[in-house]
Amino acid sequence: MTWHKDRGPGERRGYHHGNLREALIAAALDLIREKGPAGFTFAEAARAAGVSPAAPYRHFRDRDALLADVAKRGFETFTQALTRAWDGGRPNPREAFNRLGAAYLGFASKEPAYFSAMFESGLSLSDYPEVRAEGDRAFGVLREACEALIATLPKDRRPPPLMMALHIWSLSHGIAALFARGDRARRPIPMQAEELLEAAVLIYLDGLGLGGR
Amino acid sequence: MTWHKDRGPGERRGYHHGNLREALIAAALDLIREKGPAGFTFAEAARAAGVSPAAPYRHFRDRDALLADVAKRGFETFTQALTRAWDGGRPNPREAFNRLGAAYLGFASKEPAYFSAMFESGLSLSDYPEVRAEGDRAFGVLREACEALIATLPKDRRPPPLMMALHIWSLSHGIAALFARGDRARRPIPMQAEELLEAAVLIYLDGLGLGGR
DNA sequence: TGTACATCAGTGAACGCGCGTTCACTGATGTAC
DNA sequence: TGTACATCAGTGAACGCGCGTTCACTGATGTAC
Repeated sequence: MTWHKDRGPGERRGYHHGNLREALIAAALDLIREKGPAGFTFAEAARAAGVSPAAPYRHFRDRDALLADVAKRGFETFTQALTRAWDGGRPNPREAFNRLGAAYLGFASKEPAYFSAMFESGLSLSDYPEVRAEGDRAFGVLREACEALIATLPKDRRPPPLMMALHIWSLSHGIAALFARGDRARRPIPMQAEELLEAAVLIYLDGLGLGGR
Repeated sequence: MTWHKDRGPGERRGYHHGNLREALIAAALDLIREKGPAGFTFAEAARAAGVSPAAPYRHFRDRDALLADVAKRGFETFTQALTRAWDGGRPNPREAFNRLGAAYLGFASKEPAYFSAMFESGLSLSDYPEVRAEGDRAFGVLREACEALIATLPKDRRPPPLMMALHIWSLSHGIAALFARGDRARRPIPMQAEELLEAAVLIYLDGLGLGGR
């Protein structure tokens, strides 16, 4: 097989790349991982994909469009990870909720490139509504989980779900961005980020009247 | 005129700038504000300061060194703002604590350029220990405040101050970075970020047994 | 107080480089008949 | 099944540009005597 292209060291490919779009995104992720969202260029991504500098223009209007696509996919992956962790609230909302928090931190830790493209690349959300929409879907998972937890409270003591979801998001995001991220901007702390988050959520839920497990 | 060149509208300067270092930092802040931490270059900062492209090298080893100085100053300013807000815990720790939270968000809102240089520029903290030290000082204010609040609890119910301080930091930081920041990456929410934070802190403190004001 | 000198903080020209972008082009693939 | 053609997804050369960095230099400032 010979007119199918391959890509590793020493391999060959034909005139057509086959899935250059994917390859560019993968290259962008690598570059962001190495040097931060600032340190990747269109030309370098093309080079990494083994393609001429003009080729990327077939797939992305410009560098920002590629970055936005990376961010969008990051949110998709993120949503999947959160959904899987929440697992419909099984076996019980409280346990699933902790898994959800751990998944948030795990994503920041394992996918720092996605994480910074999504949250710290300076992309204007209004310029890329798809990115924003995908981010909203991720938030939807958190909100759903909060609603499930809230439903276990007596009706007269239920907090507004939106507020609670924003609180949990902020808390998780703060810990992720400061202490759990998998790149050199992580600030070391003398404990596991997961434990820190779990303790905070425990205290917060106690404060809401969801204490006593 | 003649051997004086001008700087801003109508001003003049001699061969020596006088305080180029400061001017470069100010220029960097402007550029970061406009285009994010990625979008500022050494050359452009020099141009903005009205100076030849070689001049900055008298003051900074390279672009990153300038960025690190900006971050360090950001933390200094931040520490000042937090200290002022806390005001030694007057008139009472609870009220001062709320002011402290508001000051965190206020900083992110009013100084987005500092904020992103400090937290999102991808500077390696281990390469710039001064930045890290200055960040630790800012955290110290939060920790001091937490200790004062904790002191109002009965001895057998006091949480570890470090944990509490990290929780409050994360929560404030999450809200700041997602919803309160003063640049185009802010995500709109249907409430004031300050109220969101205040409510979260209230619930958290309730959970700690600091409820009932 | 004056002068000589050292040092500091700029200049401006030059360089190599890589980026973003365009262009006319061409090889490969898909499809209509 | 074969052939003609349209379309797609690349090439590669070229361009202007701004960046980072260096260099020998020079104007301004501070200081010793």
